[in-house]
Formats: sequence, C-alpha cells, structure tokens
Amino acid sequence: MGRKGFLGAFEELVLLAVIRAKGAGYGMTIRREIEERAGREVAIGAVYATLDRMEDKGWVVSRLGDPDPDRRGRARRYFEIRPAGVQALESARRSRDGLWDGVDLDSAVEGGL
Amino acid sequence: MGRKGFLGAFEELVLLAVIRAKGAGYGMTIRREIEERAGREVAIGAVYATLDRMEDKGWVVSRLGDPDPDRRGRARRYFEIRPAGVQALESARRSRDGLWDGVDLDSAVEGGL
DNA sequence: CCCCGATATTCTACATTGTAGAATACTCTA
DNA sequence: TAGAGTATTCTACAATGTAGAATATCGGGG
Repeated sequence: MGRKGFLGAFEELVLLAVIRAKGAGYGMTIRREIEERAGREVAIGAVYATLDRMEDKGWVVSRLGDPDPDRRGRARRYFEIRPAGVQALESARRSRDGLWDGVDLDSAVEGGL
Repeated sequence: MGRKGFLGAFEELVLLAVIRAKGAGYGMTIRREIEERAGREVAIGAVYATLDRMEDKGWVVSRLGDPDPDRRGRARRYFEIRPAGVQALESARRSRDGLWDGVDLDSAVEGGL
C-alpha cells in the first residue's frame, strides 16, 4: 500500500492484542486473544507474518524469553508495543471515526428501517 | 485475503462514504468525502478499484446517471450500499470493538502515562 | 464541424497486507 | 535418543491498497 504506511485491518487487531497482553504476549496467546475477542479463527502464520512486518516498521519490538524450566518447548518471543505503534492506531481510529460519525447502519439501505 | 472475505481498512472508508452520500455519491465525491473526513489524500484510482471489487462481492451496486444537460463531462456512476455491505461493516466493527474494549492508549507503552 | 476545457471513469502495473499450513526448532521426560 | 509438547519460521499465493496515465463524454466557441 504505497508509501504511506497506513494500518491494515488485521494489523490493528494484532496490535490491540499486543497492547492487551501488556508485554506478556507472544505468538500463541496473541492468536488466542484475537480469536476470543474478535470471534473469528486466525491462522498462526498470519499472526507471525503481521508481527514481523510491524516490527520492521517499528510499531512493536520483540524479545526472546529465557527458557522456563517448568515448561517444555521452544522459547517464547514476547512482543511489546512502541510509541509509533500507538500513533498508527490513533491515526487509523481518528480517520475512521470521521467517517462513522453520524452514520446509522439501520437506515443505510435505501432509507430502510 | 483468503477466502473469508473480511473487510479491509480502506474498503471500510469507501463503504462509509457511500452510505453517507445516500445513493447520490459517485467516484469523485466519494473521494472528496474520504479526504475531508479522514484527513488524508486518496488516489482516485484506489477509490474506483475498491468500488469495483466491492460491487463484485455484492456489497454495493452502481447505476449510470443520465447525462445532465446543465453539466459538462462524462456521465456519473452512482453507488449505493447493499445489505451485504452493511453486514460486512457491522461484522468488522464488532470484531474490532471486542479488542478495543477497555484499551487505553495513553497507558499502552510500558505503563507510561 | 472540430477542437478544447471540464468532468469523470477505466486501465495498467505494482506494492503491501492477509492467509494457510507445512516445516523446523527447542525443551523436558522417560 | 526418541517422543510429546510448545512455539516459531518458512514458503507460496490471494486479496487489498496505491498511483497515475489513458480514455471517454459533453458543451461551448470559432
């Protein structure tokens, strides 16, 4: 999407899930949070791809967690929001709100109720 | 994006501009509405491409206006929202709201104020 | 009648974002 | 050292977003 770097719809969901987790979120939990709150299934690959791209843009940062002795499996990569990510969210929301303002979906289709 | 057909960020803006115009909106005015309300520049090609794709999906319909004697130039193509378009908007908003719920951007970056 | 300015849409090409699932990595336990 | 469990990375492709040039129409003036 060109050079402007606007926030995409799915990027917004991922970013919000990262914020909600307050720094304790990693791929799997971020996916779960989106599935529960947005009520839709999410491919894990989609989450990581989006996270990687947003890290490239400076919207989030990740740090590798140290291996937890009490837990099996590969180390987690935790994600945290950055100021630029917050700005992207604010900007996207503002733009959208300007168009939603005053819109009533119930009467949107040919003046229908 | 895939087979699920979720609403994209720009699609949402265009759809809202179509609703706002109440059937009297066409390419140029839809573009202007987005620019004014969202506060960002929009390429006219982006508007038509999005409109065409949404018509394919059944979210909007277009009709060709009859040539107005008082006006120069090519005939306008007017756009109107359809029920499926309203549903797409509702669904996108619901999913997003579920993740926005309770989020405070001011304290999003490492507990900062 | 033809050209020009004014309007508006269509076309073409490409960049970015979204999706999906298989492949791979790491850790602990037996 | 094989297996189960947990998590990330990789690969490929589809859909959306962007940009601007090209084209179509109509009315007025010469």
